Amino acid sequence: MSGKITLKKIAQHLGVAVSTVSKALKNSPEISMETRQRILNYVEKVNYHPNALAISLQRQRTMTIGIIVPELVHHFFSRVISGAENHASRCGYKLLISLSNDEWDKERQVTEMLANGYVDGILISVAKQTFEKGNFDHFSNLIQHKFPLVFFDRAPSDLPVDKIIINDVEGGYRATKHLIDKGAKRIAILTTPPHISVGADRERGYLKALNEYSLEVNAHLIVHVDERQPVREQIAILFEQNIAPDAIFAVNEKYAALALKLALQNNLKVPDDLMIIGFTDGFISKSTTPSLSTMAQHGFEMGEKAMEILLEKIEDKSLFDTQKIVFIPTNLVERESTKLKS
Amino acid sequence: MSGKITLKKIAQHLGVAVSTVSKALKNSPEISMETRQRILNYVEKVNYHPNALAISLQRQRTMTIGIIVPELVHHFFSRVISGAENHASRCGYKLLISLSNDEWDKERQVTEMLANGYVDGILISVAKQTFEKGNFDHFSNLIQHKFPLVFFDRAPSDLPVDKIIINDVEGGYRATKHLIDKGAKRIAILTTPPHISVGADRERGYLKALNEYSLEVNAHLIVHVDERQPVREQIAILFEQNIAPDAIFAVNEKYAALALKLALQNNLKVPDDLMIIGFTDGFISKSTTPSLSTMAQHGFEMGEKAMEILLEKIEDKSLFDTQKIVFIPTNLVERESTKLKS
DNA sequence: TTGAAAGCGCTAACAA
DNA sequence: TTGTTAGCGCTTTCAA
Repeated sequence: MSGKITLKKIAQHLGVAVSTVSKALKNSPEISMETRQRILNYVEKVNYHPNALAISLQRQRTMTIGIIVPELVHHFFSRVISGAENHASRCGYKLLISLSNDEWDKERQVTEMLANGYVDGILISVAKQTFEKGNFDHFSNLIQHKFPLVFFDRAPSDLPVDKIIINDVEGGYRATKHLIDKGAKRIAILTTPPHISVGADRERGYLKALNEYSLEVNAHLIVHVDERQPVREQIAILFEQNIAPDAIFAVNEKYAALALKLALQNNLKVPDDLMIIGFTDGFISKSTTPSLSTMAQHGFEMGEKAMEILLEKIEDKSLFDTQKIVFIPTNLVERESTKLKS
Repeated sequence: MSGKITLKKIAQHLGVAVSTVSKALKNSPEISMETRQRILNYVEKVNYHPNALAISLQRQRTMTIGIIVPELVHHFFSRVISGAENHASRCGYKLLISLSNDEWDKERQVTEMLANGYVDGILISVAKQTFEKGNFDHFSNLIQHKFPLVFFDRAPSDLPVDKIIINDVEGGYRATKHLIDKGAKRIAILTTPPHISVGADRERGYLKALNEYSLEVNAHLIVHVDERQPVREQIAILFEQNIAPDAIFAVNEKYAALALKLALQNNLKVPDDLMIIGFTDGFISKSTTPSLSTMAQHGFEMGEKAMEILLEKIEDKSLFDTQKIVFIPTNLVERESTKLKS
């Protein structure tokens, strides 16, 4: 802002003190009706807006919250952000969104920048690379300095922190159980490498369900997709084996959609020859034919809840040494890709 | 940050002046090697990070850019953001993302907040409601104050501003021409209401192509989707008419996917009975079976270019009174939903 | 080589 | 009712 209007300039122009202008702008009764009007009129005319930076610096309070997500393209993260934004603005806070691109270094940088005055608190879902690297120093630092921090969805497991997470084990269990209930016997899982907690947990739920219903666990039916390699080929393996699955549980929407596409290309009928269930209820799951059954994650609620807990911490410092862990339940959305075997 | 470390505290602890610490941190040769080391050691130990707010206030420069998008779920916007972020960080700038939720008031608020000290410049794609309302005052204000502002994708047409836009007329023309080339005769269009410029422009391109190839324009084949009503029903009308289209051009991915789904439900063969082409090359277009042909928009490049122009403006104030309009070309991605009629 | 002081734009306690 | 002053955390000029 080059020709920026400041309190000082206004005061000079009007021949009053800076503090007089400041008070008049707050409609303080200290200032006479007359001067107040004069000031207000002028301020209106020149379209003055106070400098947020200066106010924040002075108040030691920015009334804004930072949210850091690994990436934006996920429908789920978009929903979390909307939920967080919704609760924040209801409480008079603004939201600043930043990206880590799933990279450790980027995450560290952004976290520090936001924490250094920009925001009053941070909501974060941890980058994949950070899990791989196992270095959570940028978080421990903040915690040590009592900076308000709340994790959602992807949280470090060893740190004493507040977190709002999906009950992924239960979600994986219920998705698998759904397939079993529909009559599936050879259920494959498309999951992430074990260091990604959400994938690992969903896989745990899958194993639990198989066990409970005494279905054999077959290593050939468990695919740990490595995103650094072509995903399509890794999924395709499922269709090239002797023992073909009669159902697939994919731990995200992308893998589910890709599995469906490959199944159709292999002339399999879905759900008759092969059932598929995904995770995350985004637009893709609704768009395919047949549409995909899935475990909905309620990202919006997660965002709202995470923000709620963060704001509580910010406004009540006594909460500092307590940590909350909140589980957001998943729920089954039954569509065309799963149905009872006849 | 409660137990926040400041230059002052460091200076007190070490028994030196604030300015000495400040200089030492910048490795200024003014300060003797010895004190410099002493300070650096201590600073390292207590993990000091300067307050970004204070620096920005002092420098009158934040080294951060704000980007305001109507919504996040769109693949296209996510790509633009990534592109912008990429160029920004290469130039030493940070990116702050904010949402307008396609609402006028929210957009106004966020724009003002960012402009009031938070960022050095703004990249924005205008909210739908702002076009409906026709009130662009929050932008004119900034322009009047010479605040660096660059529009992308959705820009006000009457203001003298910098903008990076898709050549939507050409994109609509080429999509339609592609259908014509493949032998389509009765081409329908799924578009937005006329006040959304991108939809209107793509429709213009559609009409131009029909005209050029002497195909009849049929009002029944032109659907202006109103998102405030159920979208599905509005698209379904196309399949209930006497005169059925043999091809559909949808101005976005969502409408294209929905049209495909409805077509398949109506037992139409795609592309044999009906061809479909969309706009935006996102994950959905690849996921459907058959996969969707589409006009790719190159959001990443758009974001990069927009950021480039904005940073130029920021760093060279003499550019202030020139406005650039940059067109980003679209390109045809041919997939399974269109093919030559036999 | 180090320190004092002014100032970025604002608020708020205190004085006049 | 209005003005003066100090201070938020930092940088930078000028003086010591």
